[in-house]
Amino acid sequence: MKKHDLASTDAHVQKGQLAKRVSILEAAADVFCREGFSGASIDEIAAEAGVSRQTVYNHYREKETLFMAVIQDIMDRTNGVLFSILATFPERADNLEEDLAAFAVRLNKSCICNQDAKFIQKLIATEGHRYPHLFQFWREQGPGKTDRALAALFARLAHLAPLEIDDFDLAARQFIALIKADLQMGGLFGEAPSDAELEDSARKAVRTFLRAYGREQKTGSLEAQH
Amino acid sequence: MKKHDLASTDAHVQKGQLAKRVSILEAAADVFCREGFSGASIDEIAAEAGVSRQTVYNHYREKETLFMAVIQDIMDRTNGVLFSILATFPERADNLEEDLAAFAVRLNKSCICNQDAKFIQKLIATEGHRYPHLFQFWREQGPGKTDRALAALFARLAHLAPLEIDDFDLAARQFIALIKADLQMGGLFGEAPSDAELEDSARKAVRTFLRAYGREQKTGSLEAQH
DNA sequence: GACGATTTAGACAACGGTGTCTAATTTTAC
DNA sequence: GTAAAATTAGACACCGTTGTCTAAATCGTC
Repeated sequence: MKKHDLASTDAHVQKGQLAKRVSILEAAADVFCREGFSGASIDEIAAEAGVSRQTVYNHYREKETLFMAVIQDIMDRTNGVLFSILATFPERADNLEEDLAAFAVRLNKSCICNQDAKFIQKLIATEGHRYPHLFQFWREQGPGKTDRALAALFARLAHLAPLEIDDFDLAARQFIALIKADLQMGGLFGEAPSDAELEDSARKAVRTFLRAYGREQKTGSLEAQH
Repeated sequence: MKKHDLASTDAHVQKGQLAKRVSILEAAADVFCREGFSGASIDEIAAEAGVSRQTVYNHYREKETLFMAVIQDIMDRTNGVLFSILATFPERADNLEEDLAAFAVRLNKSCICNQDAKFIQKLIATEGHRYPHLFQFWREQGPGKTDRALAALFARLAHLAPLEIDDFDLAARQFIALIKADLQMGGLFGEAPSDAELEDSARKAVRTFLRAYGREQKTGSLEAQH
């Protein structure tokens, strides 16, 4: 009955309260991802969050509510990160291979290596059929938007660099596919590639991409007849 | 009630013992994949198999035994299919784009659209950490072997066709990545692409691949100076 | 038709998880 | 300091699942 007053709901809600909310959310993400929805127990989540079970029920009415909140939270975060990385897409044509490779490394680090992103992928695989609307939303707001944004970036780049792209959406999808080629499998097993591997893999992917879509020299070198 | 294919199930259900084994195995695959290990109940599996619960326990001592048997069975089947498709890799250089695209369609149909393959992928994501040895085995015998075999096939092809490949393993991985570029996402949601989409997607992937690795004409067209 | 093996339905105990409740304790706000 | 709010531990009823057991029904084969 005390929670009225101006600005009641936001900023100065007890920080203890908010800290616990976050703690629960993080622990729940961990456990849901590790055990799946049915495999995860509230007790386990509460323990990992350093909180009593009742507090969990206090913040989130039931297991499913908590699960939804976890998904929503992770989706927001990963989407934000993703678009901040898209903003670093190269804007000049000099050193294109170098710049694209560096961009690819950044993208891979946040899509393949990042815990949150892996959570989402796993949860989609396991619980997608149970909450189709939630994941449809993710698909449209996440990869859907990302692909289109990346396509636009390639379109702009094609003006500045010797690139011959007729279908920008296709090029964007293929770019993403190529830079993930070496890492997907390891990702399934939770293995984290080293920085050197990331670098190397991105470089090779970009080289192939530029060979396919570059307008001029192949491999940047001379060329012997066959 | 069973919408499954495979000659084994329908018609004469004599062979009671073996038929029931198969029936249980198929139902278990269905349910485990749909619900995950902890979400799947023996009762549900028994019902879907048209069998009493006790019969399930009779054939497979406990839930985990049944789970292992399912994995093993699916792994064997998918591996067999995969290698039979690898055997259809093009062996001539005339009509290369056409032949490679057709090969890609076959590969996609059995890797992305095929139920069994999706089961494995999903189960690896969900239960991989619980049975690492099992999935390590799959990784080595499945994708590991496939990639190497495909690399060898490309190596042979490079002798016959105007291809300039210096790293055959890389080329194989990139080929696979490209042909899956358009289908992965839909696959996560259980959507099945039409034959036309499969064709189109494969064609575009192969075109990019050949532009990157082909020795001569780019798109077979003219060329402007940059 | 008869016999042995298989399958079946149902009951059963043990277990673990969910979600509720209460009473005591701590934290936060004023 | 005090009062309100949040947190805690614990007990609780309820439900679903696992795996076992038994007695009846069915199947396969001779």
